[in-house]
This record gives sequence, structure tokens and C-alpha cells, in this order.
Amino acid sequence: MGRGKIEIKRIENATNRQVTYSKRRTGIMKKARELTVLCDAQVAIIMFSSTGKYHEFCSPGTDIKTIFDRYQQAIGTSLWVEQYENMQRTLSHLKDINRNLRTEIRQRMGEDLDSLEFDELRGLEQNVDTALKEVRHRKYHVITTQTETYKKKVKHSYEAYKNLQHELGMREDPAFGFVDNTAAGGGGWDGAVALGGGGGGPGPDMYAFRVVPSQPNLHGMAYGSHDLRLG
Amino acid sequence: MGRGKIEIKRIENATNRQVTYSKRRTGIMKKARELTVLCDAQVAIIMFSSTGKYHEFCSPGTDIKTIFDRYQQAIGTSLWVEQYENMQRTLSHLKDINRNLRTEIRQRMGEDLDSLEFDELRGLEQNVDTALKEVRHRKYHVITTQTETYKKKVKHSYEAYKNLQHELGMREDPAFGFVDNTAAGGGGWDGAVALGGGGGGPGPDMYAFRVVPSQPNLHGMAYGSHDLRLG
DNA sequence: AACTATTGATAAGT
DNA sequence: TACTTATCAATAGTT
Repeated sequence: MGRGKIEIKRIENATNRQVTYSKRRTGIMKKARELTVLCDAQVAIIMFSSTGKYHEFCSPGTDIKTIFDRYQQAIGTSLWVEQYENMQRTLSHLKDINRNLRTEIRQRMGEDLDSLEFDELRGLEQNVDTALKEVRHRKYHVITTQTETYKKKVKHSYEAYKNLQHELGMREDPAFGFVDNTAAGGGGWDGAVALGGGGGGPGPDMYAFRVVPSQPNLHGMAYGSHDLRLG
Repeated sequence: MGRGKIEIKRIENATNRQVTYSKRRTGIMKKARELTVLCDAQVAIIMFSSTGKYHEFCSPGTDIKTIFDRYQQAIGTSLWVEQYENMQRTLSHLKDINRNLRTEIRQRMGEDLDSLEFDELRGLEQNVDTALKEVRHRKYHVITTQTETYKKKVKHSYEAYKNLQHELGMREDPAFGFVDNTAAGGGGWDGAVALGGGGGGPGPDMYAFRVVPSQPNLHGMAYGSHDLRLG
């Protein structure tokens, strides 16, 4: 349809190709619009020219996304919707689990117990009781280990110091200053422990030890201050 | 182009409309194919007739999904990818929260305590200790309430029985059988409580009460038997 | 589904 | 890029 018949094959002249693209694109869009109106159909067209420019057509009263969602439904094996719905399900499931976990934590904190039957309460009590014993046991273990570590450190430091003092005493003027004032006596470890722990000495006040967590909020929450809203 | 000019407006005759749809659809598809070849373009078309039938065209060498992904890239604000990535983020976030919640529960059960610093252990111990008190308190409350309820029920039943016995005594042969054997004495409530609870009497054995949960696994898990794998 | 008179699209030229 | 127009293509109404 033109001044002469043309063969349907790629137009090599770039300018010509672009002109033809422009004309025929307009033609298709017009046809699509007419089809939409005449036949009450829904049409979506997306076109990319060889130069990368894109053009679209969509029947009025709808949009590309709607038509493509419908298209996916029509061909059954949906390209996006399936994984999308899978994610939606997973998400909802995770939220459920989340809610249950939070509920359990609250109950393990002694809150929201009204919904529990008596035997559930009894199980919870036993469980928490056992846990408390475990935690106490672990705490005592940590205290012991830590104390031993500090004792050893102090002992090592003290011995190194004594050696140094001894060497210095052999070679330098004893009046120079490296004199043992505090550690030479029986209570010589107190100072070092105070240095290491930053708190009180290793006496009865030992349990007031404060250690700065190496990984603050490793598990995302501090005990007793949970954000129990739903994620 | 036809035996006469037509107005571009919805064809009311359904058959006619369907025929025209068929003809013009073929026309558009042909035009699209020609455009693809002549101008080295990429075209994707999706059509739905008024009867719901769908047809598609896609340039060879590609597919609808590819063209639409490219389309989304072209218009920048992608229609699906954005919400998809949002979901992906939310999902990952939920999984993290979930993992943390599970970790906390394990720690509240006295497991996985190795990663806790001393002061965290101390906080956990106090928290669990407080929770234990709460749970015990609630348990005792439930016991008391339940016991009171049973007492009242038994009392009502007993009184109703006495009344009935009285009435029957006025009208029927005393030898007929409605004689009070067990409840007439001072310990008359024992039997009824045993009926209600199914366990021992209301004596020192009271705390061995067993109540079948009205909603088994309401919160999805029984204490001490969690599925702590990642969802 | 095939036919064909007629309108519509457009290739090449300007 | 837009207009022109000769020519080919699409299709409306008919069979």
C-alpha cells in the first residue's frame, strides 16, 4: 500500500526504517484504538524501536498492569503472580509464627496468662523453673571462670612485675622509683582486679561485676524491654 | 475500507462484533509482525475480546515477560518489581526477627546461654525469676477460682437433691430407693468434686488436677516442645 | 469461510 | 517532520 509494493524484510536504510516505524506505529495504534471501541475489547501494546525508544497503547478504562495480570491469569502458569502469591503466603505464615513466638515470650515473662488452661500453666511453671535453675547455673559458672581468669592475670602481672623489679634492683638505683608499694603484701591482687573489672574488688561485692557486652544487642533486644508490636 | 464507511463506535450486534474482532485482530497481528521485521522492533500485544478470549503477539526472539520487564525499566517506576522487592525486604526482616525471638525463647528456656555476657545473664535471671512468681501466682488464682466454682456447683446440686428428696418423701414410698447414702453426711461434697475434676478429692492432692484444654494448641505450641527451626 | 467493492494505510516523492 | 498521492492492503457487507 503505497507507491509500490515492498518486501517484508528489514529496511537497511536507518532513516527510512525510522520513518516507516513511525508511520506504521501510528497505524497500529489507530487500529488498536478502533478495535477497542468497535469490539469492546481490551488491548495492550508495548513497542520498542530499533533505537530503543518505547511506545505503548492501552485501552481506555484500564491499564497495562491490569491487562497483564489478567493475561497471566488467563495463561494459567502466571509468570509473576505465582511467586508473588507464594511470597504473600510465606509472609503471612511468618507473621503468624512471629505472633505466636511473641505470645510465648510474653507468657514466659509472666504476662497474658489468662488464656492458659491449668495444665498449661503447670507446664509453663515447671519449664520456667527449670530454666531459672539453668540460668543461675550458667551465671555461677561465668562468675567462677571470670574470677579465675582475673586471678591468673593478676598473678602473671605480679610475677612479671616481681621479675622486673628484681632485674632493676640488680642494675639500677633502688631509689629510682620502681618500688613495690601495694602488691608486695598479702592483698596484692586487689588493685589489679579493680583495674580489670572496673567495679568492686573480689570480695562479697563480686556479683556486682559489670561487663560491657562485646556485641550490644546481639539478639536484637534486651531482656524486659521487648518491642512486642507485630513486625 | 470495505463496502461502506463505518462509524468508530461499539458494534451492537454481537455476532457482527465478534466477526469484526476476528478480522481486525488478524490485521493488527499482521501489522505487528511486519513492523517487527521491517523496522527491527520489539512488539508485544495482548488482547481480550468482549467474550473474554485472549490473544497475544510477541516479536520472535523474545517473550512477553522480557518485553514487560524492559518496559518497566523504561518507565522507571516499575510496577511489580518495587512491591516485589519490598516484600523481599519485609520477608527477610521478619525472618531476622523470628530468629531473634527463637533465640530469646531458647535462652528463656535455659539454653544457648554461652553467648550472654554476665550482666545479660543477671538480667535474664531476674526476669525469669519474676516471671516464675507471676506464673505461680496465676496458677494459684486459677486453682482457687476453679475450686470455688466446683464448691458452688456441688452445693447447688446438693441442695437441689435435698429438695427433690424432700418432695419425693412427701409423695412416694420411702422404700422406693431415693435414699441419701453419700451426701447426707458432713463430707458430702467429696464425691461431686471427684466427678467434676476426674482426679483426687479436694484434699492435699488438689494440685494434681487435670483439665483438658478447651482449645488444644491455641498458641500453636506446647511449652517445652517447640519447633525451633527457621520458618 | 469466501468474495469484492470500497475505504484505509502508506511508500515514495516533495 | 509534514504533506501529497499513487498504489497496495484491509475489511464491511454480502453470499
